[in-house]
Amino acid sequence: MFAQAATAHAPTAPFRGHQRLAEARPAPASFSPDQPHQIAFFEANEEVYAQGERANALYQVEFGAVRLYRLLSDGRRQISAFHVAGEVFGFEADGHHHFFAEAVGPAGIRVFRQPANEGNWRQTLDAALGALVRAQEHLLVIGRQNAAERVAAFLLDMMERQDNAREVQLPMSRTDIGDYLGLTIETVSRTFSKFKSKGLVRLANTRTVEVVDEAALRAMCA
Amino acid sequence: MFAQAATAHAPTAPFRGHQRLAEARPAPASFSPDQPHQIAFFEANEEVYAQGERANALYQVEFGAVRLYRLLSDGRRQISAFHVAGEVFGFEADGHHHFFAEAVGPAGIRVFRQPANEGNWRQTLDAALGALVRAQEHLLVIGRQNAAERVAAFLLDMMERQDNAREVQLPMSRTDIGDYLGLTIETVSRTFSKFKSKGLVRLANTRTVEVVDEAALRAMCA
DNA sequence: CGTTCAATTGAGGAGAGTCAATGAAGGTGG
DNA sequence: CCACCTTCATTGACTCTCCTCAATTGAACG
Repeated sequence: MFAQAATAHAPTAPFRGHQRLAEARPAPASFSPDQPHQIAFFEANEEVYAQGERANALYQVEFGAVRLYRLLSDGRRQISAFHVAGEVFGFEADGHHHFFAEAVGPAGIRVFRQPANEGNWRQTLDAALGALVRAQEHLLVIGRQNAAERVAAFLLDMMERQDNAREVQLPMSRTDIGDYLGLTIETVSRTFSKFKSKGLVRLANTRTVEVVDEAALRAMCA
Repeated sequence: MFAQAATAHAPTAPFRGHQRLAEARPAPASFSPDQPHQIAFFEANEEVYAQGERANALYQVEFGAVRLYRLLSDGRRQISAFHVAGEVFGFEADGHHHFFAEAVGPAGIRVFRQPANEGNWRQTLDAALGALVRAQEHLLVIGRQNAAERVAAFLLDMMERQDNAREVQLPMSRTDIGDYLGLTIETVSRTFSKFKSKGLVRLANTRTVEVVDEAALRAMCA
């Protein structure tokens, strides 16, 4: 059918119950509502929550990464966001989750079982607005940029989230990147190769990208 | 350059000051913070606010429609959302607008100059979360659906916002639709024509679509 | 009735997708 | 420790959708 491809995905078999819960440490400064909470450990590809599930908590990544995604009935998948350490996700509207959330690799996630209230609404709102801006900016990338521009934007975004280190770690697979950028795994791979041959990046290994010519990458996504 | 096309756009010349302000009527139930506010009238393509501007208000569409968009340096445009009567927009993060907002046609917009506070945070948060879900769902459409599926999804969305009337009014141009769906104006037009020849819709005029076979349209976007 | 701008339609090409084969990496068990 | 297997990534050949360029039609307005 052509139709923007995307690897077919069945939602991962539920692992719920496998996760071990740990006693809570003090929450990081970025998000610390006044409530009891705990850290859950997830293994790679384990589901955090499913689309349609009742939503009754917010989540903050402690370590590792999480992908939020949605599926079409034929298995096409769109990852709407990755979340890394410190970031908050799990917002819902009308009391239900509209997306799936899975750990990309092994991950620790702090769970806040208490919804937005008088005491924490400002933090919740700020986090939600940040997510909104990110989603809308991603729309521009997916809707109007070509493959090279998308990959460049992705690399720069990942770099920024890792304190602008030249060595960028990619916690996710090529398939994940493709499903995030609205491309196929092959196109992502070819684009990486082209960047490499142009001397824009070096690939230490599949999951490690050294950004050689940051300026050139920035110029690409205008 | 190919690159997902999109008609080149310069932000419309600022019309600020042209708008006439009217005394406020009671706000509709959907959003009514306890504060003084007023209704501003905008003519077609008039700017409501610009990217980068300091944000100090929320807006609710009274009549007409508004487009939110972002530009690439070469003029490619991505409309991230349309807003019609009753809907709230103008959220910001870090105190600045990250998008342009323009009236699609003549529009009336209620302006709430007071930011989120203890009294209205719930409404603000709900509106923001609704926008977030919409944006993320739109990512799936743009990232993973083909032209026909995108247009079908768009028509159904517009229909739903107009109380599911079979006669759907499109306040925006083909160019706007293209820039919203990540397509060119030609592809949008061709897709409409194909729908028409298949008997899925009838086009009373350019801006009026009669949905004949809703089921078929729904089946398209799975 | 001419002007103007938006929308439609056509012809052709380019970018990304599909299908398929090869290569590299990691885990398991003999 | 190595052979085997599985999974992921890369690369190539070919196809197809949608974009580009261009001409035509249609609608609105003075």
